[in-house]
Amino acid sequence: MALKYSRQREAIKEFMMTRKDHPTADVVYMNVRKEFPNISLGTVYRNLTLLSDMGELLRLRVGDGVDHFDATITPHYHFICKECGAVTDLELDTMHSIDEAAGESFHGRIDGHVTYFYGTCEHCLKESSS
Amino acid sequence: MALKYSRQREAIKEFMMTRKDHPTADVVYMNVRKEFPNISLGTVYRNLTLLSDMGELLRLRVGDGVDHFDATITPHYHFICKECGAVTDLELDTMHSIDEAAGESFHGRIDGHVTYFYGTCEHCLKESSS
DNA sequence: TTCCTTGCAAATCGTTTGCATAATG
DNA sequence: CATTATGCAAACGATTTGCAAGGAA
Repeated sequence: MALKYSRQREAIKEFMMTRKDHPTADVVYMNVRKEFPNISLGTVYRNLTLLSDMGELLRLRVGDGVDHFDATITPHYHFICKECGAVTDLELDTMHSIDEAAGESFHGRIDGHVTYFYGTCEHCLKESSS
Repeated sequence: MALKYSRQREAIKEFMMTRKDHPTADVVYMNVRKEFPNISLGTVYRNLTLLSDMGELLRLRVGDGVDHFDATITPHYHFICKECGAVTDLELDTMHSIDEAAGESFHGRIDGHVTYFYGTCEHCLKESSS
C-alpha cells in the first residue's frame, strides 16, 4: 500500500499544475507523452485516479460524459460553456447556506453539494456576435 | 422527422410517470419488459433520449456513471445518498440568486446551474445507528 | 406506400484491469 | 529482495448505432 515514486506520476502532477482548464485524461495523456513517449493511457488513468483518491486532484463530472481533472483542490465552483465545452473556475465563495436551505424540508443529512453553472463563455459570446 | 406513435414509447412514458425515484435505463428496461417481453435495451435508450430531447424527461448525471431519468420536469433539486445511491427530489425553490452571485466576477453569460446535494438519506441514517 | 420505430447485434467511448516486466525502496 | 508502478492489450459497463423487418399514418 505504500506509495512509491514514479517519474510518470510526477510528470502528470506537474502537467496538471500548469493547467487551470481542467483537462481530461486524454489531454493529459497527449501532453505527458511528449516527455514520456511510451506512457500508456492506463497509467495516466491509474495515476489520475490515485491522485484524486488521495485528494491531490479533483475529478469533475461536468455532465459531458468525460471526466475532467483539476489540480486546484481548494473548494471552488465551475462554469461550463454550452458552446465550446470549456470548463473554467469561478470566483465564488462556498455557499454553505444552500445546504441549510435544502435541508429544511429534508429528513436526512446533507453534507454538501456540487454545483455547475452553465452558459456561454466570454470567448463564445464574441464569436456569435461577429 | 414527424413523430409516430409507438406502444413501447407509451409504456416507457407511463412507467416513468409512476416512479419518482429517477430510474436508470436498465431499471426502465426491466420493468417495461414485463409488458413487452421483446423490447430491447436499445429501444429503451432511444426513447428515453428522444423524450429527454423533447423536454418530456430530464436526464440526470448525478456522478455515479449511470444516467438517471426523471419525469418531473418542473425545476427542482436532487439529493443523492452517498450510502445507497438513491436519488430523491428536494423541496427547494430555484435559487436564481446564485446565478447572479456567480456572474459577478465572470465575463460571460450564465444561463443557469445544476446542483446536486450529497449526504446520507433518512433510511441509511437509521441503518447506521442500529 | 412512405417513413418512423423496433429488435437485434455489433460498435463506440471512456475507463478499468490482468499480467508479465521494469523501477523503487 | 519485497513491493509498487508500468506498458500493453483485453475487458468492461453504459450508451449508441446500422440494418433489415415491422407498424403507423
